[in-house]
Amino acid sequence: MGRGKIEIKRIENASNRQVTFSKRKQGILKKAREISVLCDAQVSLVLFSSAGKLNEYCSPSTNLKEILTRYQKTSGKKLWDARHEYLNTELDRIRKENENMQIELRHLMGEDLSSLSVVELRNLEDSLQFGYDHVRMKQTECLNNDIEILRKNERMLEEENRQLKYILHQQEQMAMREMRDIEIGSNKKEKGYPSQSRVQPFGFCVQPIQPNLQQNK
Amino acid sequence: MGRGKIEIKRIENASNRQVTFSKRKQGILKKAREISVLCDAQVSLVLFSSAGKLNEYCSPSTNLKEILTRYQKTSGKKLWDARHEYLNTELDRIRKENENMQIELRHLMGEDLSSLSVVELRNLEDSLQFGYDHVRMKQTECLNNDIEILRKNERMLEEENRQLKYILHQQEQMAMREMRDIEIGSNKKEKGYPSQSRVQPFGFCVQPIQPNLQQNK
DNA sequence: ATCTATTTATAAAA
DNA sequence: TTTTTATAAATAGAT
Repeated sequence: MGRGKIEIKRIENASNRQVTFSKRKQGILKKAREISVLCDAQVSLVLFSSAGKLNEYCSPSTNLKEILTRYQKTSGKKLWDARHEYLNTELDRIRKENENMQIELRHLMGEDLSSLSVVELRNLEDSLQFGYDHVRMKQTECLNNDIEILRKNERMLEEENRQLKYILHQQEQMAMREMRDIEIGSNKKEKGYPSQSRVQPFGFCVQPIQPNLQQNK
Repeated sequence: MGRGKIEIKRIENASNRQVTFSKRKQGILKKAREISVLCDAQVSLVLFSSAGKLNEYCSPSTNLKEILTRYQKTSGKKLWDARHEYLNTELDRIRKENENMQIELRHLMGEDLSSLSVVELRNLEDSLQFGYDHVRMKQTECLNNDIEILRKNERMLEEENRQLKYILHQQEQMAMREMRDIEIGSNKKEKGYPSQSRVQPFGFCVQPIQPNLQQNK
């Protein structure tokens, strides 16, 4: 149906192939629409061109999903159920694992012990004893660590204290010297300088907090 | 393309509709095959006749599942992923739950304690203490139960013992009486009866085990 | 199913 | 791409 008859085999010329695809795509989509309407058929047509472009047709009053569900039922072939099965199986497995852990946890919390045998109780006791000992050990470790930090901080604070005292001492000396200078010198300058600008024992800023202080957790 | 032009609307005559479906089905399947081969396209065509009969075409070197996977990727429309998503979400949720329990279990077993704060360690200690106490309580309960069973068994055995002693005593009495009878009576009969058939102190079977003895678990 | 007049699709060219 | 047009292909209605 064209100027010449063609053989049904891949069109090697990419441009011709694209043109033919475009024309035949239109044709087949029309055919799909027609058979669907004329014959009251459910039709799904999905086309990917060699360039990867997607075209589709689906009968009105339905959708691809529905058609595929029907397809699975009618043909017995599985499209997505296989994956579902895997996920369901995995879910079941993990749920069971979960349940077992739940039970184990309860036992360790001292609940639901009635189902246990003497031997199991004995093992549980050992396990709890073991866990408890470890936790106590860890706590002791933490406390020791805390104490060490506190001691370190204490030493730092003492050092800071010493420095502050020294600075204070120096300030006092300076102030006293200035007082002496004022008493000895002329009284003219006294009006020009208000008293606070003359004596500033804490006028410079001492770093307020020792930055190396460690916080215990 | 026929003896007359037709309008594209549902063919009311069922028989004509069926014939037309059959003819056009052939046509569209051929078209699908041709575009697939000529244009190197991926094609999927699914047809359900109004009678519910399934026909399909799928490009060679692929399959419906693959085409539909590509369809989902390309179009962004979801066919089965919606259900998958639920399952995947659920799986993730339970996996996370699992992991948390795993960690909790480890903590209770005294492992991986380094990540815990002092407060958490303190709570863990309490929990272990609590669990331990419960397990000990349960054990004590079991032991008490065992002791009770043992005592009951002891009482039963004592009773059995008493009965056996009584029976034994009776047997001895009987034996002695018979001995006396033999000494007093004639000696003819002595040859006819071998000694063991005469005196059978334990000839009847005492129930060997007290059937009401309870087994402690 | 098969036939065939006619419509429709489309290959090649523009 | 789209349009044109000669021709192949599809098919409606009859058998």
